[in-house]
Parts: sequence; C-alpha cells; structure tokens
Amino acid sequence: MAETSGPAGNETLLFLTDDQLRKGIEAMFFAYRGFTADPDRILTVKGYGRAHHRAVHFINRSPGTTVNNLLSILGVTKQSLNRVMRTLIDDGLVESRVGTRDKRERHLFLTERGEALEAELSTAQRNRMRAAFRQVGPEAVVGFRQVLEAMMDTDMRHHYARLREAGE
Amino acid sequence: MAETSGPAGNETLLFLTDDQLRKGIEAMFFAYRGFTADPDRILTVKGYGRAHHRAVHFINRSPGTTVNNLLSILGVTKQSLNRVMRTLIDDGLVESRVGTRDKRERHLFLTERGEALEAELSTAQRNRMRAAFRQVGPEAVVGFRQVLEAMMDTDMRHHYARLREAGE
DNA sequence: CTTGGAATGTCAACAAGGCTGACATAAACT
DNA sequence: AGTTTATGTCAGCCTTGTTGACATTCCAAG
Repeated sequence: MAETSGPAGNETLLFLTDDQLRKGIEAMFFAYRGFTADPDRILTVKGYGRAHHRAVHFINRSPGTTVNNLLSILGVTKQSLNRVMRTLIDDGLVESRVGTRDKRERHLFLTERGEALEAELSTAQRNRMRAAFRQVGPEAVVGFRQVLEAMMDTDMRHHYARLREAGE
Repeated sequence: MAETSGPAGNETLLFLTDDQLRKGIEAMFFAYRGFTADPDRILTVKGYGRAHHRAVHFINRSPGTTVNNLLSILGVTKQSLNRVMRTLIDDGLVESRVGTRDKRERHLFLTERGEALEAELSTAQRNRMRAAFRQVGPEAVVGFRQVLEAMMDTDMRHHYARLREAGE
C-alpha cells in the first residue's frame, strides 16, 4: 500500500515505510493502555474516573488556573467539565475561588485532600514511566518526547510548552 | 517529592527526575489527542466511533481472527465488542464466517467497503505519524518505540509482538 | 450610563461505549 | 452424558462526551 520512499529515494528512509508507521500506531495504542492502567485502578476504587484525574492533574500543575483555561487544555465542553468539577468541589478535593480582579472568573485550587489524591495518582503513573525510562535509557527518552511533541496539534503543543515554562 | 537519584548517585540519572517524568506524562496525554484526532474526524462524519476504528484496524491486521482473540487484544467485554461488530456487520463492512475446524468460532474479515474505511482511517493516522517521524529522524523513532514498548502491560506486549511477527 | 459580550454555572436531554449479570445455543471435549 | 468453550443477546447501569437554552455577573466600549 504505497510505500513512502520511492524506488529512487532509498537513502535511509526505511523508518518511514507504512509498516514502520503502523508499528508506531500500534505501539501508541497498547502503550496508552498501560499509561492509564494504574491510575484507572486507583480511581475506580475511589469512585472517580479519568476525567477527574485530568482535572486534578492540571489544577495541580497550575494552581489558581481558571475554568476557561482548563477547558482549552482538556478540550471538552464546559458542561462536561462542570459535572466533574462539581463532584470534586462537593467532595472537598478542589476549591473554587471567585477571582479578585475579574469576579466572573473562578480560580481553581486543590485542597489538602485533593493534593493527596493527585499525589497518589501521579506517583503510580510516574512509577511506570520511570521504570520504562530507566529500562531504555536517556537517549531513547529524548526521542520519545521528540516524536510525541511532533505528533501534537499545534494548540496542544502550546499548552504543553506553557506548562514547561512554569514547571522548569 | 522524592527524587529518584539519591544525593550520592547523580551519574546521569537526571532524566529520571519527577519533573522529567511529568513531562513524559503530559507529552503522552497531548500527543494521544493528536494521534486520534484525524481518524476521529472521519469517523464522526460516517457515524462511527473510535471503537469501530479499533475493531476494523485489528481485523485488517489479522484477517480471519476470532472474536475471542479480538476481545483480548482490545481489552473490552464481549457485550461491548458485540455492539460495535453488530453495526459493522449490518453495514457490510465486516463479514463473520463460521469456523471450519471449530464451528463455534467466528472468523472476522473486512469486506471491500470495510477495507476502504480502514484504508481511509489508517492513511490519515499514518500521515500524521509520518510527518512526526520525518521531522525528528530515525534515532528518535527508535527511542519512541522503545519507551512505548517498555510502558505496555506484559500481555499487551505479547499482542504487540505477535502482530509484529505476522506483519514483518 | 447603557449595552454588548465574555466568563461562568446549571438544567435537560441525548449518545457512545464501557461495565455486570443472566440466559441461550451450538459445538467440542472428556 | 455432562461439562466446558465460543459466541450472541437482552436488560440495565455508569462515565463522559455532546447540544441547546437560560441566568448571572461583570468588564469594557460606545
């Protein structure tokens, strides 16, 4: 099915064949399952879902972030996010403070209990990632991140980069 | 929060810090969105979802595969898969043939129309992956796949490897 | 000062795609 | 003959996404 490298252009483009690309696609599929498996188990026990994990993660990364900012990072509708935030706030994991400058905005913070959940989830997720990183070494990790970054949509890459600035 | 490298063990383990791991986690999150974005758009138009894509993909990879095998690859319940398969079969994208050796089994094949959809979806997904691969070069791609493989659950790694054998 | 629009919350309804449990059938195995 | 396996299906539930509508609050421009 239409190899990428033409018959005359076979320098070292063998990594761009359809077969190689398909391997990459399947690797993403299977790896993402592993990536979410550990947090998912914890969440199920506590009666939460992946959506709660995502919210808690990004609030932890950018304490005081607004709902709108969170919406654009997560890429869901406000109604969908609101349902998740509602349970997190009611359960005392997230605090929503009315903005001081602009009182329409709500600034989101994790409570102590929220931080505890975040820590539990991210520890589990980091453990798996650490094991993988350690196993393959630093050069592979660089390549891993380069490919992922190149695969993002541009707006997501901006979010990714913005989080970098703060987290460095 | 508990750096991995102790104060005395700082050879070159800086790629295992919590901060580096968190970057990897966020990269996975944002990249997976990009990874699925193009097929998702196509699927929405045609009235299908990601679940249909997965089924069609793996049937294409292993024509004649059984329902049970597909279940263990996809990691869902038979009821969930059945709902998806039902629509694919009714729409004439997948054919289900009773097994010859073991007549309890159903062997799954894509029809011409099924192959056409698969081609459309995988072309879109490959295009993005190809652009990413090309941009970062072959060494990065090797690292990418190494990390992903190390991140899989063992049983998924087996599926991944088995698909490799057939597809090489 | 009024008004438009932005930021947020909320209600309702719906769909996709997971899940469990129960039951049915046919074929294979013992 | 009885059990296990492979599959299908019905019913019902949950999470998490969607759209549409409407209320509130408040900044900012005219």
